[in-house]
Amino acid sequence: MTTMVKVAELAGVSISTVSHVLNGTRPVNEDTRQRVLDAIKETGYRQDALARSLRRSKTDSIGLIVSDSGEPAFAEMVRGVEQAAAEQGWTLLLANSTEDPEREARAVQALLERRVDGLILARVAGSDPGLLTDFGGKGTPLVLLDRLAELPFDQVGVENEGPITEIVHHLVERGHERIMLVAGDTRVATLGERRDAFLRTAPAAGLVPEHQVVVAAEDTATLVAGIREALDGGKQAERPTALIACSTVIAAATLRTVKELGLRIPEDLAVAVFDGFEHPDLFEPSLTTIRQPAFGIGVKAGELLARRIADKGAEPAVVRMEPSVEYRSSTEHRIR
Amino acid sequence: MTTMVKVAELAGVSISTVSHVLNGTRPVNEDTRQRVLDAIKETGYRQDALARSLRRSKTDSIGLIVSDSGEPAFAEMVRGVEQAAAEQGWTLLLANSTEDPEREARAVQALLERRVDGLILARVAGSDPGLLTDFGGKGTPLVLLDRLAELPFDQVGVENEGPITEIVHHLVERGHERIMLVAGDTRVATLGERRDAFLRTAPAAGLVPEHQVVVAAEDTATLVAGIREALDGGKQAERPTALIACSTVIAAATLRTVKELGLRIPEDLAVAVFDGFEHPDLFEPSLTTIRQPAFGIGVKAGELLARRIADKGAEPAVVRMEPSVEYRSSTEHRIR
DNA sequence: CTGAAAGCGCTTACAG
DNA sequence: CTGAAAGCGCTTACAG
Repeated sequence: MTTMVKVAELAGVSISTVSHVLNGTRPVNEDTRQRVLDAIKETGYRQDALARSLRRSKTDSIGLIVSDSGEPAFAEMVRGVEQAAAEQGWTLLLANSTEDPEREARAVQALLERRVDGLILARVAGSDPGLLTDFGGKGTPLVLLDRLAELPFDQVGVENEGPITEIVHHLVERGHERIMLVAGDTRVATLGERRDAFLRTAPAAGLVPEHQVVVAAEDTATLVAGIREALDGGKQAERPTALIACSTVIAAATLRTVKELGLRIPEDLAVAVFDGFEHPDLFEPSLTTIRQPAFGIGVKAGELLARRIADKGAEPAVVRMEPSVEYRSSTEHRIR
Repeated sequence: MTTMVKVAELAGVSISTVSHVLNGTRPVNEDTRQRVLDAIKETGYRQDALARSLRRSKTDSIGLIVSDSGEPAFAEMVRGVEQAAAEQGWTLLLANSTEDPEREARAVQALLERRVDGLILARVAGSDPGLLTDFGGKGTPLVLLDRLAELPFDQVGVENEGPITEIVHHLVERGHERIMLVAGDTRVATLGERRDAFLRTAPAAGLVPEHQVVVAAEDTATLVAGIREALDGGKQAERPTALIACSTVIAAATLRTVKELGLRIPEDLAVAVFDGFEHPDLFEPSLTTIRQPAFGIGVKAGELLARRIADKGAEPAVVRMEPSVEYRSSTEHRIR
């Protein structure tokens, strides 16, 4: 491998000068500079970021951990963070935790060992609380993404109360009196918040308590069993006529169950989903969707991290971004 | 930050011993070992991967560059590579090129500067050929992913000829005599191969040349215009009765156009797609899909890279994996 | 079983 | 405008 030493020899200068030419850190005689540049080209020299980072105690890289970068909402957040990173001149190290606390811990460890300048983290359900002790204060800058918590860190996520309230009213206006919320694993902060919002907003919208069904479970099998019981068991008149699925993954499991039960959307059951699927304009049923500004959330996370890196003492900021509700035919049917 | 020096002082040993305890690289007296371990715990010491890598000339990390990790097929390949990386003890540095040659070049540069032990690359259309000069031979190990080329590197991708032939015959059997291939940007190797396979296979299946329509374009607007012209212009009797979309992105643009033209699937138009959408069982139209074994392709790429890293002199391997064709209602209609 | 020391490839005060 | 040298935090022959 070519190092600065070889370049310096070829150009007949010291490695100091090569370094300063490379980084533009001090004026260099134009002739000398040109000789160095020529030597770099001739040797195909490439700076060693490891050595540079070691010396500078700064890697110009940040870590990003999400549960699954292939999921539409996270994919979009990743794109947002990428844009912010490009603006800051950071290399982005992206890791997937696959919703597994152990893999999350390993990813954090690996990124910290690589001395990232900061970390953006969407924590998994059941995330090890001890994981965050190395962050904040004079530790590595950290921004919590998507899944917020009562913790003294910068955070960006979506506002959940407003849209849940809006959807519930939308459904009530169309005559629905029995509404089911498929919440999923409510240890995930976003899902817990949506559940809480539902339980607060439903009575205010006029639903009686027995007609608010919340299905929560830590695993899909139990969740599906819960959905089945709510939709299939009991008398038809007692069955929910509308449901809200709290994430894309949950929506997929829910729709599959609804299909198996032979229920039609929206005639038998109105459906609204959080986050939702791609290309909602191309496929049926076309689903009413609460869409978060995922790209913007990613960008914001990057910006907060940049601010935190520049000023470790800044007051932690908690940013909630407003989703938009896209109404489609899955909730248009009036039952009364 | 805690370094080995502090740990060594606390344990009353040399940094050599700390290092050997950490890495298990030589026997250490059990008492001593325990003192070191205690000191590590007490100080919260964490190894510095930069310094370690610099010294060992080995980072235990690999780079992966795809055009968009949010696209279903790439998302699945990423998961496959992640699994292989976990098995090898590699940290994965993932970058998106967003189908842009410049961003691709910057990503390659950044990863090389970080001294990744190897790189897996799905090249963009119009990729700079000079980009690959630093690879192969005694350079950084490289595996080409998805988009293969006549180059002396390890490569893994999908077999295109077989499934295209199968789909064309499937359509011909159902009475289709005019078939359109929406190929997209044929500079992308996979798309070029699918186009070539179509042009070879269609005549053999009995299609006359004038009834084989290929729509290719480097940008979406031109592509859509081409689709429009083929489906909308001319007499109805001359319009294709079936189409094959060569990727998920192309399929989305195509379906949107088909919808705008008011054509029904499958009655007016049979549709088959390469790669396809998620949850094909949940939405209508349910599309006949050529599904590549994307996870397996990712795993294989990781394995080939591991082999290459272990033996730089090995003969380059080119692996083609077989996709499966999932038949659904979008091509079931018989027109004759 | 253990330690002193060289060296990985850089950056950056310090000195001239 | 330029160079000699220290030092970032490790690993690893070498020596005992």
